[in-house]
Amino acid sequence: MTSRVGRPRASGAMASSQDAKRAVMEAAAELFTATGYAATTTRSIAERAGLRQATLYYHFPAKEDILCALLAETVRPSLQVARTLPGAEGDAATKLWALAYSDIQLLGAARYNLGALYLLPEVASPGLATFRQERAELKDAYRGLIDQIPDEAPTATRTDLAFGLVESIAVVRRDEPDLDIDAHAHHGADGVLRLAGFHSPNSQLRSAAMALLEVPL
Amino acid sequence: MTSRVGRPRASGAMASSQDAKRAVMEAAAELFTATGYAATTTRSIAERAGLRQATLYYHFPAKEDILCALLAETVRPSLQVARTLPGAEGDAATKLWALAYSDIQLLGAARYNLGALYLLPEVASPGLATFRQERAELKDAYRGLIDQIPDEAPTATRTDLAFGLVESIAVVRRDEPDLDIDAHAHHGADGVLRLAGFHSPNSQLRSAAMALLEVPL
DNA sequence: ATTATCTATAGATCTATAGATAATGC
DNA sequence: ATTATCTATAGATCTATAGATAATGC
Repeated sequence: MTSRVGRPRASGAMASSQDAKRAVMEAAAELFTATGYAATTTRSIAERAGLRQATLYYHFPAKEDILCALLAETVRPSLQVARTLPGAEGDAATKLWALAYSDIQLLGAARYNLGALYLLPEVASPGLATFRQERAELKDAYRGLIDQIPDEAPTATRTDLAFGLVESIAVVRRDEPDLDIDAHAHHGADGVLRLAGFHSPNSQLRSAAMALLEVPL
Repeated sequence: MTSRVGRPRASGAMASSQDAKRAVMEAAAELFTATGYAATTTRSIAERAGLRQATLYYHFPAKEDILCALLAETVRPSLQVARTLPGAEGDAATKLWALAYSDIQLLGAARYNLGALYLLPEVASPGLATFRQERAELKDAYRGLIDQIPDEAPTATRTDLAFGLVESIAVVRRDEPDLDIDAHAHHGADGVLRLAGFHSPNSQLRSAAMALLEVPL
């Protein structure tokens, strides 16, 4: 009963329209993260997705909209976590650990190195303002938590450093593809607390943070 | 007495061959850092440098060699500092602070955001192996120092985090072009020590680190 | 003769649109 | 009639090379 409306593909592959859109995004994710946006041709995306170049434009109005969709899909789960934290039980340090751990896990464990998309120069494009806005909101969540931890260094600076550390997972993953992500996420979240000014997070804090993350799931 | 061999430029501008090469690199630095490698055309580089597109190829064999030259010029000063440290006086924490401070300063204060070049997907290109090698050597210098500071977390992980923090200056600078670089470099170097496992660097350590940096200059 | 530039262009793309086509749905 | 694809291509590039040209150097 798989309704297969529309002309069959030249490649013979069979898929619903939703599947096609998904296949295009998967192909683009692999190519954009590996070789960048400008260097990836619509033809190469289509080839990998199993359809013709022009057919991309039935699913996306333009090449940039594929990148836009990928960026949205990548930042939103992190933002989701960030939005649940203010109302949750626990102190700022625990929430900060949870947020950092969750973000590094999400970026590190995704099928492709989607965090590398954040580093593309094309994110400055006017058409990607929505993504930049959502990423800024995520950074604000870090700022709000870090501001509750006292330290000599200004909140703004500690936020830049902590957020930079979290996003650096994309570069680390590029350099070392076989990295143990869970270990890196643990130590990375510990590092974010250290940067914030909260020394030596203990295992109680980590357990409490993990518990925070399990609620919304 | 400015010897001006060669056909005059169509633009009328006058410059020696060395000046031309420099002008091309400056133009490319601005364009590559702002819009990326693949999205920057040889024509736009030439235009900004004040000569014709084809003339680029008198100075560089191919477009990629311009990027190669820029990457080399950016990583080498950092590597220079890293190479002098092992033989210098002082403990590992002081040297680590000095190295991190120096790197963040160099990347943060350069006329263009050259650290952003490290994030381009094109650095994976076979032609840029020399750069990757030199960057790896720089990272090794961090590793060697971090390994001398005891901590629960493995040296490799602390190195990834510390190096990521240093290089994140490129993303921070992209987000906040008016950032106070010197303040960020100070707090960034403090942060690297915190990540390494050395808590609360004091002003004595910072002074000693600064002194280390002044010797080779 | 050498140097540094220019003009012109080959050859290879690349994105996006126009319009046809081959399915299913009604 | 609607949907999802196809083929074909317009129009606009883009990199790199070939070969000419206008200076200075000897």
